[in-house]
Amino acid sequence: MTKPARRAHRRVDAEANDRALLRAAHDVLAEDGAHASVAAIAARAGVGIGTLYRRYRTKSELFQHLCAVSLDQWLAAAEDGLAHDDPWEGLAHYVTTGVALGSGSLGPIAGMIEITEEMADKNTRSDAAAALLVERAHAAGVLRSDVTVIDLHLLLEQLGRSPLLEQLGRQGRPDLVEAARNSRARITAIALDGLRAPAPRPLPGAPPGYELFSERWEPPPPGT
Amino acid sequence: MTKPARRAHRRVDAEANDRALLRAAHDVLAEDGAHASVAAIAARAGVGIGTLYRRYRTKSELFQHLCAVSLDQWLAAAEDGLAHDDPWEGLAHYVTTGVALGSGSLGPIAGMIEITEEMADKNTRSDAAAALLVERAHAAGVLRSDVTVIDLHLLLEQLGRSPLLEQLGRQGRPDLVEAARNSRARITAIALDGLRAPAPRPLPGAPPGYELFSERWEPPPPGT
DNA sequence: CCCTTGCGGAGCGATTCGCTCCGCTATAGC
DNA sequence: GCTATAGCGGAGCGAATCGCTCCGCAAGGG
Repeated sequence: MTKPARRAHRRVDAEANDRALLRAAHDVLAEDGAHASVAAIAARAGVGIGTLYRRYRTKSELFQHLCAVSLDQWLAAAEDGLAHDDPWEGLAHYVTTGVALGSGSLGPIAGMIEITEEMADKNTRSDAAAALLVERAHAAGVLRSDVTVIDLHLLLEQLGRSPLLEQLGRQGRPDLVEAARNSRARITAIALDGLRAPAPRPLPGAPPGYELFSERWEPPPPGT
Repeated sequence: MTKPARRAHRRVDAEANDRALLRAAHDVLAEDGAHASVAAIAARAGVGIGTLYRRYRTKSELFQHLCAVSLDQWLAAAEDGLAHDDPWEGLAHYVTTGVALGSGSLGPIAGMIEITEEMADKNTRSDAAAALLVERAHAAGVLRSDVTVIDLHLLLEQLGRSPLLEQLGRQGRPDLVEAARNSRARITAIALDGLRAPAPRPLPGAPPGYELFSERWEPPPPGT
């Protein structure tokens, strides 16, 4: 295209609308789970259904984009953590930032969208950065020795969704959201203290295997 | 009725069927959230829809019974914890047992069922027992001093639902369930170590208020 | 042997879904 | 101020799914 710019009528609003749509999709997904409907997402974003469908050709495409953005945020959180000089501070930044992302809400769309090569690549790089963070912390002796990077992943997945926040949203109580966020920050701090070396007693059972991660994003078998 | 007992044709199966129904309701609720359908529950329990509807007059009634059973289990867990002589062991028992109950899956039915007086009473007694557990642990100096009973409640709510287990169930991978349970036990152990006194650093923000608990089980406002 | 009793699941009306399509509003160029 | 038009909102479509009813059938008791 040689045309430098095709002026839109409301170019200023468009970008804000897009962010609102993604945020709305995330929130509705958290509150309604797999039951989330496009109508609810559009309403939450304050736009019409038509506006949503001009931006994304299908519901899956919206969710796919949402996933891609989330992967970007995770990668950034891990790289920011590595940028810290102190190994523990870097790990703590990764944990607190990742929890605050709240991407556990994206769980219900596993198997509903196609994973592009670009997304898989971002995921790989993100995992590698997280592994580096854990290795560095282990080497510095600040992370309890019996915790693996997979333990950390599953911990983040566990803390990445907030039943309290989801229910408050479902009941329309934005006045309590701030208190709920603070509560989750306290819980995250408790978990971080539990991760700190030295460990008072060893973790139970065997370290979790990698098989808990592979095949996690493939569609479920037809018989359901 | 003066008749002492009306013999059923399959009285032995009936009790097993009832347990299977409750377990199935719990599992399907965990996997499908509010979207859970009676057909899916009956299929999971291995019974017909008619069988389910002869036992419970409506879907809400089934969920209500499920909640009542869960409340019983929580109360038992708290009282078992108090039965321990060691304050820390008692608290740890309460936490690990409560997490394993997995009652976080019941979240989606908040506001869908009527809370009977009996259920409210059980809830009150359960809360009182949990408060006693926390007080005792504080008095013994084994629980970090800046954590409140509400922190503990919210922590249990956070750990009481397992995204990993839910997704595995959705994908029909029972072979990985044991590993997933073990992983959650490890995460619970990490959290317990984070709860142990002395605390390496104080928890962020103000202690959560009781308002995060009141009104939590009332139906959402009509405008949604 | 028949009769009672609990069981499974097809099917009902109602609801909700993803998505299309069209009338309307708000702006750009003149 | 006027017209042309790009972007917007939401009514409404067919399809799918929901909670629930009801009836034909299998499984023991007398």
